[in-house]
Formats: sequence, structure tokens, C-alpha cells
Amino acid sequence: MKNKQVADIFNKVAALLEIKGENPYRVRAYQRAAQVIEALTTDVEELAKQGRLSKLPGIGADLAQKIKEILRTGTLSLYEELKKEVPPHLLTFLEIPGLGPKKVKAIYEKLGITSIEELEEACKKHKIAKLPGFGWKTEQNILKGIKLFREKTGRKPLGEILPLAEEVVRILTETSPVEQIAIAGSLRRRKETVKDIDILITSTRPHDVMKRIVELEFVEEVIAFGETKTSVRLRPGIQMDVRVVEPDSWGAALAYFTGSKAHNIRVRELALEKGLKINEYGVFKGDKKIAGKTEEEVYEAVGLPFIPPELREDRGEIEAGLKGELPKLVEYDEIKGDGHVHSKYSDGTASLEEIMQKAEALGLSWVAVCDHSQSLKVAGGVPIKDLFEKKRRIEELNKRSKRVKLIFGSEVDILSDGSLDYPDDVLKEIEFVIAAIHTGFQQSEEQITNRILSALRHPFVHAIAHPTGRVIGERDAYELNLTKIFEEAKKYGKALEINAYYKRLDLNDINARAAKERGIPLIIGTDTHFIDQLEYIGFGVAVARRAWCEAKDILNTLNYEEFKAWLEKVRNQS
DNA sequence: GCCGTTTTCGGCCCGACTGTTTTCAGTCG
Repeated sequence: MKNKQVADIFNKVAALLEIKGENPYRVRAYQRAAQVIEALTTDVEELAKQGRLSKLPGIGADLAQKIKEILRTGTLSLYEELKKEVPPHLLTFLEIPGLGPKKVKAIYEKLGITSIEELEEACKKHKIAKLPGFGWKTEQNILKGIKLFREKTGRKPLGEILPLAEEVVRILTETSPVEQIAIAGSLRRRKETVKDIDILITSTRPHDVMKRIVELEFVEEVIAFGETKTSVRLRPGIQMDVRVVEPDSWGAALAYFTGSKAHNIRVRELALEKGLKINEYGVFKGDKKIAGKTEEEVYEAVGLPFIPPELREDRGEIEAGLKGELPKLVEYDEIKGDGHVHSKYSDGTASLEEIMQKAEALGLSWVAVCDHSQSLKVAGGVPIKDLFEKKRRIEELNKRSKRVKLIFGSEVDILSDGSLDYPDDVLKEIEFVIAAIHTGFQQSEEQITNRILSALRHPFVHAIAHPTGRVIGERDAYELNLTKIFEEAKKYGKALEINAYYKRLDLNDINARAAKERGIPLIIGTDTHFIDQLEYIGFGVAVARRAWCEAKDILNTLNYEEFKAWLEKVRNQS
């Protein structure tokens, strides 16, 4: 899929045009197009062949041509020309907090600066402050921005930040005079990575709330302190913005601060069509406020049903909402089982008994214990003789346990040549076989794709674990033709995993949505090696919800008997 | 550059804050 490649080029073109000082609406057109292409669940090349590009929202005749050019040549002549006019290095300047396109343009044109080192030098020599429109304060801010830029490790995984935000909410609820309190922003949308924490509060004593916030033990630096807005930097190096609003504006503010920006723009455009205006204080008809207390009210005012936060990305939820065709998203409490857990038999730390207890505490009724297969020695791959001991132990435990059942599973390696890591007569005995790639990441796209395809065709395989192999912030997905994987999974009725470990989340939201649209069953697995991480199943559900999945799309909503029946069905049809 | 049961041209989301200004441009979310 070349979707990402097209989106990247459009985003860069947008940034370069911005620095050039081009029409901001032209810039926005490229940004919107990039976003639309990136969120596609079909191959942009496929759409091009069918001549359907200009049917996409935000893509007209011109951008359709440009997409075709990228697909044909691998680049875009406009982009190549822009790079000659504007040094592409300047694009990184835009990532420095406080620097926008206009300032970058001035710095480049007046001083010929093209690198961060030169920029820093110029600030220290006070050359920046002398530029028109700049001053000593701006100069200091740029230096501070450069420091932050160098320190920043980028966006942080949801799984690292959400627990922290929830802890802040708990403390404030218990020890400060808040009335309503909620996490907003991309955390509330459960985006896989987040840039900051947004907290929204109503209170009659905002000063006391803000005071309590800056006293929190994990606050490292107070960036701004006010009655309605306070910003701090928390110890893991993440900014937290807290806002206090009137109860009457709660819904409008929550919608506003939840975003996404693209979603909010579309909602406000709808409002304009109806002669209304939306801001963070409410929905207004002229000077009269007609809604704002709840999010439902705000959406209703523009003719939309409530849209779950996970869908608010301008990926078709507005259109679906207007038509009354929003999905009934799978709920967190509809999950009955965990499809991928490691035990002491391989590199997990928990015994089978402990897994059962924890599952019961979490209200799950089944857990597939999928330890690594024999050749993955670094991860304690289970030799065949131990495999059958594990099977006997699980059968014993299941006899004694009414509420929770374990499923005898294995995460079987797909070897470099595409064969599986146990012989067929062994695989046949394993109730749930989830196949995975752990070696040979450097192979070509064709090789890796073929390995997964042959696993999907294998009669004893039920599912593929973490299909793309990406690890957030550490490793990109391996080269893979997902379109072919989807076709084959669909053909054989096999499942693909949504790995819920917060650094994997693989399939991701867009790919999981593509699989769902093709009718491929999805299974959520925590892939946990530590007992407490069984709780992370929620991150997988979040991906499923962001992928527009309903309960019927997710195998984990089946009860134990139903899931066993699915496992057998896959074996029988093969 | 896109888009249209008011429009094929003239619109295109909204407000807060900051800093550099003496009324506003730039940045941010």
C-alpha cells in the first residue's frame, strides 16, 4: 500500500507551501488530502485504477492527478520544485515550539539560516531580536524551544500516559474541590500515542483546584498558572493542560478539547450551514446560547447523534452520523476472553493458576494460554514434551474451575521458509494456534508476505499474531503486502490479532478497520508476560473501537463454548 | 485546492494568548 507514501508527500508539500506563505486554504487542502489518504482502508492504487480518486472527500481533479503522478513516478514534480525553493531542512523548524511558518520564513529569508545549530547561534548573538516583528522575548522562546525540541522523544505511548492521567484524576477527585472532571484530548480518543494530557474540570473554587495541581508530586515545572487554565510539565516529560469551565459549558468544552481538530472543523462547518456557531462555550444562534451543557446537546444541535470519542477523527463518522449509520461499537465490558497470554511454560512469569485467578478478578471467562514454540529459545519456547504436560495441566484446572476456562494455545513461530515450528501431528493437538513472525524481519516484502500467507493456508492455524510486527517507538512494521494477507485470511476464515500490548497495538486502528470491512474476524490478545498486564486488554478494545468494530467483529465477545466452536469450525473447514 | 437544493466564484472553524506592537500578526490547540 502506497497510502502512507502519498500522505507523507502531501504533508510535506503543505508545510513547504506554508513556509512560502501560500494561500492557507491551499495548504489546508493538502493537509486534509493527506489525512484522508492515510486513513483509507483500501489501497490508493486500487482506487486510482478504478478512477475513483476524485470521489474521496477533499480530493478534486487536481489532487487526483497528483496522486496518480506519485503512484507512477514515486514523487511529485511540485514537491521536487518546492524543495529547490525552500530548503527541506526548514521543515524541522516547524517542530520547534513557538516557531510557525511565518517566523521560519523570515529567519530563512533575512538571515539565510537553514539548520538548528545556525538558529541557536543566531539567537545567542541576538541577531534574531533585531528582525522586524521579533524581539528579545521571542529570541529567548526560540532558545527554549530548541532545548525542548532536542529533549523531546516524540509522542508517548497511550499505555504509559493513560494510567498517569487516571491517577491525576483520582487524586484531584479525592483531594480538591472538583465537581466534574474528565480526561479529554487524544487520550480520551484512545489514540495509540499522545502528545499531552488534557484535563477538564468544573468547580466553584477553581483557584484551590489549580493550587492542588501544581502541588502534585509528579509536577516538574509550572508553565502557566491561571484560574481557568494551568499548564505543567509532569516528570515523565509530558505536558498537562488543565482547564476549568462553567458547568453550563461542560459539554461544549469537552467536545472542543477532545478533538480531533479535523473532527471539530467538520462539526463547526455543519453548524455554519445551519446558521449556528460553535465554540468551547456552547452552540450559539446569533448571541443566544442554545446548547452546551452536554456533548449530546452539542451534537444534536447540528443534527448529529452522539459520536463516541474513539471515532472523532474525521474518518467518515460525520457522514455516517448524518445518515444514522454509526456503528454500535464493541463495549469494554463485552469482552469475555483474552486471546494471547504467556505463562511460565515459556517466558511469562505467571503460573496457570495465577492466570486463572487474575482472569476471574477481571471478569473474564476464558484465556488462551499461548506460549512460544520450541525454536524460539530466547523466549523459552516450549519443547514438545512439555507441551503435552501443559495440556494435561490445563485440562485438570478446567475441570475444577467453573467460572474461568483456559484454552490450550501456542504462539507458533513462522520459520524463515514459511513452515511452522511444530510438526503437524503436534499442531493438531493444540486447541488454538496463533502463528507469528519473530525472526527474519529483514526479508523482502515478498518473502515475509509469503511466510504469513503459507501460515494462513495451513489447516491447523487459527490466527496470526501481531501481523505487521511494528513496535511503537522502536521498530517499524516489516515490509508486508497487507492486501494479500487480508484476501487470504478472508478466504480461509482465519483471524487476525489486535495485539493489545501498548507498544504493539498491531493491527493498528486503520488496518483493523480494513480487516473488519472485509469481514475478517479479529481477536484481541494482551500478549502479556506479567500477570498485572492482563488489565491491558482495554488498549486492544480501544483499537477495535477506533477501527469501527462492533461486538460481532471481535472473537473475544464470544463465550467459552462459542469460541471453542469457532476454533473447531476453522479446523473442520480446512 | 476544494466545493456548491441559495453559489461554478468566493467562500473556506474558532478563540486565547503572546509579543510586538500602538491596533495586530503569529502561534497554538
